Amino acid sequence: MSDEPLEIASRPPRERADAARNRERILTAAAELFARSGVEALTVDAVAQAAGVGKGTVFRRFGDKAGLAAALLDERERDLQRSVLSGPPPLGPGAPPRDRATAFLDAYLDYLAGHLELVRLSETASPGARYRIGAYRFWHRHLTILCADTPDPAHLAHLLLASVDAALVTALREEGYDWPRLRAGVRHLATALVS
Amino acid sequence: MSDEPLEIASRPPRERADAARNRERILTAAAELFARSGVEALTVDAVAQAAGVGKGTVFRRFGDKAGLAAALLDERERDLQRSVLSGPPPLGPGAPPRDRATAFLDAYLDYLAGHLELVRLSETASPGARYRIGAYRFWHRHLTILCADTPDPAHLAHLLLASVDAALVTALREEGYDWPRLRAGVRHLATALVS
DNA sequence: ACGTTAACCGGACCATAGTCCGGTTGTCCA
DNA sequence: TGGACAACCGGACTATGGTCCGGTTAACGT
Repeated sequence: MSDEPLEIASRPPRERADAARNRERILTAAAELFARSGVEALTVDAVAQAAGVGKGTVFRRFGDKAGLAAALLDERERDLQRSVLSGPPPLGPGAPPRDRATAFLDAYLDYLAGHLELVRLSETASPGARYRIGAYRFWHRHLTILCADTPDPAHLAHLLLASVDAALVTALREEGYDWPRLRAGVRHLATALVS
Repeated sequence: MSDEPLEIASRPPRERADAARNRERILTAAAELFARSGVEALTVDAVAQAAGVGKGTVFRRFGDKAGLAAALLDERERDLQRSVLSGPPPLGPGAPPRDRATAFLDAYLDYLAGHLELVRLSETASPGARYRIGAYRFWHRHLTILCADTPDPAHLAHLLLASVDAALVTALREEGYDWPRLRAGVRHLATALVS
C-alpha cells in the first residue's frame, strides 16, 4: 500500500494469472455490491464471498479496506489527474496559479460530489490513510507548485486540501450545506491565499 | 454524547452513587493506563478490567471510545474555553477579531501539542466524531462570530478548524513539521482570511 | 423499616478488520 | 515435458469496538 499503481509493469515480478483474475473478480464484485447496497454493505467478508475468494486474498491484493476503496476510485481519479497534467486551462497548464488552484478545487469537489462515500471510506477506513494514499500525494504536489509564491507552499497545500477533506465535507453536507455553498467557500479560501 | 456536561445538575435524574463511583474509577484507570502504556494500550477491555468494571459499563457511561477520550480531555479543554470566554485579550474578549482568531488557533495548537494522541483518538475513534463533539461545536461557534465580516462565517470557521484537525496535524508531524512551522502556517491562513 | 421501581451492572455475544500458515498452483528453466 | 520454487490461495484465528439483557441495587415515598 505505498506506490505501485503502475499498470502492466513488465519488470521484476510479473503478476501471476490467477492473481490478476482474482483482483479483477474482487474489484467487480465490490463495485456491484456497492452499487446495489451502498457503502455499508461493503464489508470485506461480503466482497470476498461475492468474488468467490478467500478474505486473505482481498487483503493481500489491496492491503486494507481503504486500499480496496481507493482501487475502486482509481479510474475516475486518473481522469482528474490527466486533466490537471495536460488538460485545457485553467485546470490544466497555462493559467495563472490562482485560477488553476480554484479550478482544481472546484473539479475536486465535483469528483467528491460523485463519490463522496467511497472517498470517505478510502480516507477513514484506516487511521491516517488519507495522507498516505498516492492520489493525495499527487494533489498535494500539484498545489504545492501552485503555491510557490507563498511563505510555506507545502504546508499551504495541505491546508487547502483540508478544506475538501471527505470527512469534513460529509459533515457539512449532513449539516445542510449544498454543493454551491461548499464551492463558494473553498473558492474564497483559495482566492485569498494563492498567488 | 450531545450536550449535558453541566456539573451537579440537581434536576431530573440524579446520578446514582454506584454510577458516579464507576465513572470515576473508569476515568482514573484510563488516565493511568494511558500515562503508563500510551494510547495503543487504551483498549476498552483493558480500561474496563483495570477499573474493575464490566465493558458494558464503560460504554453506558461514555457512549463510545471517542467519548471516553473526550472525557479524559474534558478538564484541559475547559481551561481553554474559559480563557476564550473571559480571559485576557487577545485570546479573551476585547481584541480585534483577527487577533483573537490567531490567538485562538495558537492556543489550540498548544493544547494539541500536549494531547495530540488523545485528541486524535477522540476525533477518529468513530467516524464523524470530531464534528459531533461538544468542544468542536464550541470552537466553531467562537470562530463563526469572529468571522462575522466574511461572506460565509460558519463555513469559514469550519475551514479554519480544519487547519488544526488532529489527524492532519499528526500526519504533518510525522512528515517532519515542527510546531513553530505549523503555527506559522495556520497563523498565515487566519491572517489572510479573518476581518 | 420496607416495598417499589427505575437505573444500573457486567459479561456473554456479535460484527468486522486484519493476520497467519499449511497446502496448492502458476511460471520458468533445463 | 517435467521438476523446482516462489507466489498465491483461503479459511481458521485473533483483536477490538460495540450491543443486549437477565439479575441487582440504590433512591425514594410511605
